[in-house]
Amino acid sequence: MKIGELARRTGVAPRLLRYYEQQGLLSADRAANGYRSYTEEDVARVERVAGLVRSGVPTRLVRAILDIEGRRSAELAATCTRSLAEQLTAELGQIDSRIACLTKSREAIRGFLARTEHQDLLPAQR
DNA sequence: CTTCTCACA
DNA sequence: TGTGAGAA
Repeated sequence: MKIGELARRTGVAPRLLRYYEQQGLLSADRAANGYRSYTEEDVARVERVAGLVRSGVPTRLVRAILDIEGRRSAELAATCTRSLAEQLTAELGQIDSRIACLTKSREAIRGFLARTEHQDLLPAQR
């Protein structure tokens, strides 16, 4: 399929799909006329990428995550250098930090809404 | 419709 | 992390 259809099916603008490709998050082979050509699997891949990026994950890290998910963990563990492990550890810390920040915001908002007359809007508790 | 690059917030 | 313009 061409970029327009992939965009329609994923809800990600063509402009952004090219941008993701530029960032190494996506790849496409080319038709004779130079147009990008995508497969069904790319739909899922784009949804995965878009989900991560929307969650605030830097594209650099999205690349790493996709790479990790693409191989067998045994093979990956063998090729993981100390420096890469250190980098990933730092990313882990930043993720924890963001989760803490979001959790605090969620509780503040939920706490407030619980005291209004609109509690019916609150999602079911966990 | 698609492609690209450069500039910009 | 994305967008807009302009040209092909």
